[in-house]
Order: sequence, then structure tokens, then C-alpha cells
Amino acid sequence: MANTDMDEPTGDRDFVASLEKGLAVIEAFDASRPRLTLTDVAKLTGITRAAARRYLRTLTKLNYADFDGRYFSLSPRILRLGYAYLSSTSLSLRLQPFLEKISQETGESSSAAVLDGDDIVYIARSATRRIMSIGLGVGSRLPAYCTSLGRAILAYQTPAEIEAYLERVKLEPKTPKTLTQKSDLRAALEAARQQGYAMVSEELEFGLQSIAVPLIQKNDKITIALNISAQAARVSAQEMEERFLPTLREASEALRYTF
Amino acid sequence: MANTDMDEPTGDRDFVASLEKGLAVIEAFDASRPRLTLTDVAKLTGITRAAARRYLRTLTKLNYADFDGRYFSLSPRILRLGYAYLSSTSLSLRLQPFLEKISQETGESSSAAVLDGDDIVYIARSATRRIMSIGLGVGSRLPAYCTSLGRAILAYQTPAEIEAYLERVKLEPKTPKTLTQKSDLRAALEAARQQGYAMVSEELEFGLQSIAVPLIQKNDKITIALNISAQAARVSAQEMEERFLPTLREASEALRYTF
DNA sequence: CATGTGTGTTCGCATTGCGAACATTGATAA
DNA sequence: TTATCAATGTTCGCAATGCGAACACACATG
Repeated sequence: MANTDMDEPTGDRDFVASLEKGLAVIEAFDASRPRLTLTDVAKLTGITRAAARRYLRTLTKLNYADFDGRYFSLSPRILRLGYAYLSSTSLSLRLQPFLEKISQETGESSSAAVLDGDDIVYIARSATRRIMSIGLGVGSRLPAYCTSLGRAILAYQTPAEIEAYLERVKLEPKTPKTLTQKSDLRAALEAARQQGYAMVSEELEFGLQSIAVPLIQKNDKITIALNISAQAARVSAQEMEERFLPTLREASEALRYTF
Repeated sequence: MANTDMDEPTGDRDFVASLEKGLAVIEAFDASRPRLTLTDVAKLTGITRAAARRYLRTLTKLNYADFDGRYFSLSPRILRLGYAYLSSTSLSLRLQPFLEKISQETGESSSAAVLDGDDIVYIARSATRRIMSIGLGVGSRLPAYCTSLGRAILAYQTPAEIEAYLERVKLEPKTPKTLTQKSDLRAALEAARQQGYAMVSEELEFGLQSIAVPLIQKNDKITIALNISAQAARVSAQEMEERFLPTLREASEALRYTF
């Protein structure tokens, strides 16, 4: 995920380009690239090898990264950065009891996520059982277009924001059921907005079904949603709507205006 | 948490001081300080107001922070930084199934944590029910000295590392039962090392009891531990040892050398 | 209304971080 | 085994970036 917009001169004397590059270096690491040489990081971020070397050595010196003589890897201290956000908003802390209650009442997994760019990020989760092949802990991110959480949030953005999103998003099929036509996604978002919830059946992953509602924050802002997920083979869409939607709405209502 | 060691000239031309300051700015935010002015950040980090202003504006421009005209706050994008670590190590992903199995078998909450400095950081968790007053999601941190996870890891550090840790740690009492004598903690760590597990009863929080075992990583390194927590009123220490320890040991054995 | 304090901003300048050139290492071909 | 080449890591002269003292502004207080 090379951050090529670093090349754009901002002409802004208040901008600290070194911080931008440093953060890009951190984000160069991911599941497919857990250990990187300085040349790897230079290629992924578009900065020179000399610069990559300086940032990596700085991160190592500050204990945010480890070095084994050739490869760099991130260290647990990096979690302080994400924790700074989670603790500062207390999102997890305040949402968790509601998600656990939902899980307990429905016997299914429940999550909350926030929209960040074109992705949703999980900020709290209560899992009764494992129904997905990928682990979804706090901090995990998924594309918004094919998740009920993403659609429940996107549906409440301004028409201009929705159109801008539809224009730039690439609707990659995750399953044969994934909506890949932008007109279809636009209609699904409009429907979600009308009915006050979003339902996604096997668009993200085969066998997975989920329903989500938006959480109305202060100033009627909406960037958070709550959901319930279940296996499509065990729970039909109609059951989700009849059994789970009231529970979600109750939780959302209790949390209205508290964020 | 002012980072005053930034004032030390490192004389190191490979060190990027701007990155150090930028990361310190991010870490200035926490639960007690979710929204800060640039003057607040300057005070907390020890940098000038002008510098604080540049870093905060840079973070805002990169969408890592928000600005309302006077106050700055972190944005969800910051979670990408912690996610870079979690996804790169796949720790949560690989540990989660084991913790869920432990939770299912024992009916109690199970967690995994990694040692980072003098704290433990939660990296995976399976909670059957809420038994603590504080939420403990991934990224949460607790002091190592009064947690079973912390002791299960500390017990396996080198004697020099343990002595260095005992010298610098401040054993603040969290409850009347917290060990506050360093000789007592040293003995508890030695006992944990001998018996292969650590047990903590109501030292972190009243009514909370937990048992943890270390996870032996590659090269016989130990920086991760697994635990089970329960309410002291419901489960005695002896029950934990008899019923829960085998389950933990089994999981730890299955994961031996895989990290 | 004047003064003092706290907070935010500017711009001349020095230090910091840059990257071209060099050094080292490892792979490959003869 | 040796020479050559490519890839990767490192250095240091230098200019651009980030610094902070001084200034500007806003608000509180007497």
C-alpha cells in the first residue's frame, strides 16, 4: 500500500513530512509482510532506502520495532498508538456491555464498527461462537461496501459523500453474491436508509449473514454501527429481521446521542 | 505521560527526532485526556507550542486526528498503526481459536497478552461473561506485577532482567492484597517459574482471580502468556488449579514453538 | 479601560533529514 | 575459483525542513 501522495508538495510550512513518512513506514507492515528489509520498506512506501533506514532505526530505538540484523518487524509497543485512540474515546468500554447483552439475548456474535475512509474498523466485539474464517478483533478492518456495518453507516452520509464514495470505490466480488454494480449498491444504501437497517447475505463470505443498525451520535452524526452476525444456514434473513432487529434497535436507542 | 527523554541528544544522525515527537504527540491522548488543545499537547510532551501545532496539524491533514477549531482528538485511522502490528504477527488470529476453546470448556473468560516494557498488552480475548469493572479489549494494557499473565511471563525472563525490573518497578497496591514488597514478588515469580504457572488472587481487582501459563515461542523465548479469569466467590484457587490449569497447559503445548 | 496572562501563529534561520554516491554483500556466469 | 553484476546497506556534504523566539490575539481581572 505505497503512499504515493507523499510526493505531492503541500507547500504547507505547518506540515511535518517526516511524520508522514514515519507513519507510512509503520503501515508498510501487514499480514502478508510481517518482516521487511529496509529496501522492502523503501519500495512499499516510495521513500529512499536511506530514509527508510533512518525511520526504521528510529522506530527500533524507540522500541516500536525490532531488528534481527537484516529484517525489521513491529513490536507490541505499536499498540500504544491504537490504544491512544480507543482509550481516549472509551468506545470499546462503553459499547462492550451492550454487545455482550445482544450476544447473550440472541446467542449470536455482535460487533460495533466505525467508518474510516472506505473501510469499517471493529471497535468492540462479543463473539459467542466462531462463524467466520477470518478473525475479527478490535482494529480489524473490512471494506464498507459488502458489510452490513458499512452499509448501515454509508446509508446515512450526505448524498454528495455517497456519490463520491460510489465513484471511487472498486466493488470487488468477495463471493458470487457480492453486489458489483454501483447502481445496485446505491439502491441497497437507499433501502437501508429507508428501513433503518442494513442486511447483507453472503456478500462478504459464503455462509455469513448479518444485520446492522446505525448509532446516532451527537449532532445527529453517524459513523458507528452495531450488528449481529449468524450462519446463513441456521438463521434466515426473515428471522434476523424479526428476532434480531428489535434487539439491535433497542441497544442503538439506548446509546443514542451518547457518543 | 510526558516523554522527557526527547530532550536527550542522541548524537545519532540516523535518528529522526521528528518521528519521535510525532509519536509522543499521539500517545499524549488517553482516557483521561480525549481532547487536547495544542498547548495541552505541548505541556504533556515537553515540545514547544509551535511544534505541537505542526504535528497536530499534520496528523489532522493525514486523517489521524480531528480538529474542531480549538480541540484535537484522535481519529479511527490511528487504529491502522496498531493493526499493522496485529495483522503482521497474526497473533490474534492464531490465538483466538484456542482462547475460545478454553472459554467453551471452562465457562470462563480467557485471554492472551504479550509483555511490553513493564506492562502486559492484551492481544486476544474470549469473554464468556463480564467479571471485571474495566473493559479489556485488544490493545488494553495492565501492569505486569499484579496480573497472572504478567507474572507468567516475567517468571521466565533472565535473572538480570528480573532484577532490573524489580529495581525499577513501583508496586502500587491495587487492592489490600496486592504484593507491595519486592522480596514477596521475587518469591512469587520464582514459585511461578518452578510450578510452571502463575496464580493471582484479588491483587489487581477485588473479587478477581486468574491463573496463567507461559507460551514457549521459537528459540525458547517467552513474552506471551494465556490465562483464565473467574470470580473469586465462585471459583476457588484450588479449583482453578485442578480444573483450569490442564486446559491452559494443553493450549500452550499446542501452540509451543509456533510463534 | 488598562494590564496581565494564556494561547495561537509567523518567519528568519540553523539543524535535521535528504539522497547521490559509495561500500558491501551475495548471486551468477565463465 | 574468479570476475562481474545486481541488490542492498551506508555515509556525509548540503539544502530544505522543522525550530522556537518573538509577536499577535483573545480573554480574564482589577
